[in-house]
Amino acid sequence: MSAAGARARVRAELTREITDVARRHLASDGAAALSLRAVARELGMASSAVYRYFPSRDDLLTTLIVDAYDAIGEAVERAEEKAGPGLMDRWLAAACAARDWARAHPHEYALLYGSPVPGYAAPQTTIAPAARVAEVLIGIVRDGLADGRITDPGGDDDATLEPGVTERLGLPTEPGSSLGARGVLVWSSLYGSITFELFGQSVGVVADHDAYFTAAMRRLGGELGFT
Amino acid sequence: MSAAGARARVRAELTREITDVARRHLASDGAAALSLRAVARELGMASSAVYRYFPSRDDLLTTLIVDAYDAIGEAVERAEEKAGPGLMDRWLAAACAARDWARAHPHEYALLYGSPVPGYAAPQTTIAPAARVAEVLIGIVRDGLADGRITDPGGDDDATLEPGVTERLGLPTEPGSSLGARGVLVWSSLYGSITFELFGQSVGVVADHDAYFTAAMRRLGGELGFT
DNA sequence: TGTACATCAGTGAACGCGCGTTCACTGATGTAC
DNA sequence: TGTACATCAGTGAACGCGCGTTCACTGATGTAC
Repeated sequence: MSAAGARARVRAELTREITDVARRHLASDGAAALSLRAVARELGMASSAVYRYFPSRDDLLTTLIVDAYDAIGEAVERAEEKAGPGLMDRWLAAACAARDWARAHPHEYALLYGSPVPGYAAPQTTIAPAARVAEVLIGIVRDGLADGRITDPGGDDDATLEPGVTERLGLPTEPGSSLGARGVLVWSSLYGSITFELFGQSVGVVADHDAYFTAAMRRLGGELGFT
Repeated sequence: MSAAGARARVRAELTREITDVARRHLASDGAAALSLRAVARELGMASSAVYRYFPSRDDLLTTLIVDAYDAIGEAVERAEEKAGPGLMDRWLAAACAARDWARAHPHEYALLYGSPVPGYAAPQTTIAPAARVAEVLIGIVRDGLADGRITDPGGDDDATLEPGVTERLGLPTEPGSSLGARGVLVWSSLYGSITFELFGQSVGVVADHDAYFTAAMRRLGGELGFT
């Protein structure tokens, strides 16, 4: 028992070492350059040994993706928890945390929100962690609705969403609502802003990225009735 | 003269053939999979022969990027020209044309607006064509300002932009203006929406992508005062 | 506590693949007198 | 118009590289009696 436990512990440790090295390679060279052989080389083991821990390169990549979604999700959740009670404060804290994480981990951000990795199909495992950031935004909206700080502005845009989504998220379900669709727009626009800054599309246009981003997010929050 | 002209014509033609094949490979397999050898193979020539036309793979990639920027730029310009006279009509036509082009050319879109290609640094040549889509949006704003259909909403957000940008674009330059910054937000949000749809982030959330997108763009146009 | 067996981690060689780029070369096409 | 030379396109072999994955194998570690 304790012997088997020791073996399992060693195994878990080496698994973690492999993902750590892989994550560092991903962070410095990008997903396309991530190679099992290079990871094995750095750990001083034969490249074939890695296959005792991950059945293929894609599985290693999946682990990194899940970890990255969890990392940005946790960063955003923590920032939002620490923020003041105002809806706008909470939203700005969450949005800025997402941007900060992205700037600190550009290649991991690119892996999550940039071009799909060629030949890689994301398995089901990545869906739940991918939703964490969006969950934070929805939570703010839900709280605002609960105590009347925001009201459904109407407009029926939610009819364009998948049936049942608003109910699942705890948003108004009656026809004529638009909060769900507004949330999707705010959510995707957050990533549009981060992506433009990170991938260099706003070079020569935006000077003070911090101030610009905050002002932009404030405007987006206004779309949801945050004050 | 006519002999030299003939040689030049043949040369231009083969150059075009190479870029055409390369573009097709890019469109079907993505930028990472684009290989000089594969292009040469398809054209039935030695891989070394391609070097008579492009000094390196990166140069071929640059040509494809410039062409792609021009293609989406032209698509957006044409759609906007054909649209009705209303500012919102023109904006919606432009935004939908961008989305249509992106959906028809996902890998080329990813090359322009997705993760940067590892090891590739975009040269100056790509800057001007990259601005064409944004120019269309700015043109609509400018026209609205000229005849008073929209007015500067104030807010001083333009202070976050590079000095001289608003003047260069023909937007209000007095301190306290926010139209430039609003334009950047709308612009990046347009790409955020397209990217989310194209890269699968909105799977399971948005059902009717056409209707959702139009409604979202209408809301963004409202940020600039379009009606 | 000791022994026979099963499990597991790790090795090193190999397979088969494709890539970008260089280089010395052969012919064909164009140019200058 | 004809000839000597220069330019250019294209070839094919080679260099050097790295990759993911498989496979038969050696020892060490754990397990059951």
